[in-house]
Amino acid sequence: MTGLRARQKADKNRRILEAATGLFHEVGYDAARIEDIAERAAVSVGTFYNYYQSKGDMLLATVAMEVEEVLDSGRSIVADPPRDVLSAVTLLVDQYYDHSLVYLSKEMWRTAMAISIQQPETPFSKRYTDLDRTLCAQVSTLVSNLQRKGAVRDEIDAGAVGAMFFNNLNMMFTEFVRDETMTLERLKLEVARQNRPLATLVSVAAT
Amino acid sequence: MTGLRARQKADKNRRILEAATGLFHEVGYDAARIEDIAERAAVSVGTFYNYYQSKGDMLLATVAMEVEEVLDSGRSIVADPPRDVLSAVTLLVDQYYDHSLVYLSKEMWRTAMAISIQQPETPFSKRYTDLDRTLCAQVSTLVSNLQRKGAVRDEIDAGAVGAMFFNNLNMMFTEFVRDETMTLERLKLEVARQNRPLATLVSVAAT
DNA sequence: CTTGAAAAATGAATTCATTCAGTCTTTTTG
DNA sequence: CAAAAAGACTGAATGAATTCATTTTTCAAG
Repeated sequence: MTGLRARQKADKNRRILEAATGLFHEVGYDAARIEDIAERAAVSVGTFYNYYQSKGDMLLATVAMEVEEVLDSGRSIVADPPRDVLSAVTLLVDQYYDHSLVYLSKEMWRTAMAISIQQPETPFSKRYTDLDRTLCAQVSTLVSNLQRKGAVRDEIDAGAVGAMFFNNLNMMFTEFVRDETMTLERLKLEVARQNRPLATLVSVAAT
Repeated sequence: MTGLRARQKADKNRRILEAATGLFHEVGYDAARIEDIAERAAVSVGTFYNYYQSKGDMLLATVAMEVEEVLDSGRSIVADPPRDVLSAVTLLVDQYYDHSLVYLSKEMWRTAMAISIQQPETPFSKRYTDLDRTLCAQVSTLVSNLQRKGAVRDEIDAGAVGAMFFNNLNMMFTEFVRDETMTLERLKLEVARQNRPLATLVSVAAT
């Protein structure tokens, strides 16, 4: 059977993760003190640091879970996209955006992004970067699939176009979480507008 | 004449700014302690906080100066760009990138970006965001100017295309500062590659 | 030239994330 | 099963940013 030690470790890890996500939701990232997280998880402060390198590391762990789901939710769209390029891209992008606020507040996103930029070498930061790359690849795959279906011109560099769509949606999402007054609706509209020229131009039907 | 108080204030502000930029360069952002900055500027710690809201605020002030220069250096290119769209965009983008590391290290950029995302409401953060917007507008103006010259198709939404180029270059710059091993050369090549499809497609000569 | 606001400056105290030297628990070995 | 080794846990101590109650300096009115 699994050793006692391993079981206890898994249990503690779960307790810490739950305590942290709970507190982050209840009081926000900044106001959640390590001491409080540790107390709620019934471990000492020191133990918290045995499981996570830092407070930021902890947050990125919860963000990573979120992004995994977003990736998942995009798969079916990529597998069978509408034939129109702008529709397909918009469908995928909106899917991403709609999912993004299910578990995380704008504040948490801001903090997570800030940490992943500032300390790019921590393990969870690397995981976050990887997830970003995977998301970017997913968009490129969408373009590539549309190309195979004959909806996107053959001579187009699907990787480059996918990266462009992705960088755009990512940058705009950053703007969105920075601005507490911006709504999801406005974000989607704006991004769709920005995507239109490229989407139209790479389409087979384009003039 | 200017009151004594106003003169002293300006002088102190200059001393603090110089002390901070100096220390940031010499030892990096993290290692520069407020106490040291204050000492070098010959003021107390408390006074430092009368002039800047936080250490991050201080950094963003130095970054803002840098971005102003970048903007400036772009103006002449926008005013009289090469007629080829990809060349024009690449020239401008490379100009931005080359200038970016003159005063600031990757570490400083990372920290500045992190702060501007995490605390978007502080005054310098807003200034930073404004500068970003101005940069974006400059790229759009370039596209618009190329359009007036007849190098870009008439029906194209210059604002949308400019935003796309800008978001792409900005996002890639973020990746660049995150990765200590990435060189300016590699960054430029990659961005040029990503820009090529859109640049080609909006060009008048495009197939 | 006084004097009493108003503005600035001060630095000791506070707050929190993070560390680390010592203690306790589990596992392994003989 | 006993002893030793390895692995976890602990919480008081550390260090740095930020705050704030006091003190000092400047300004302007009479």
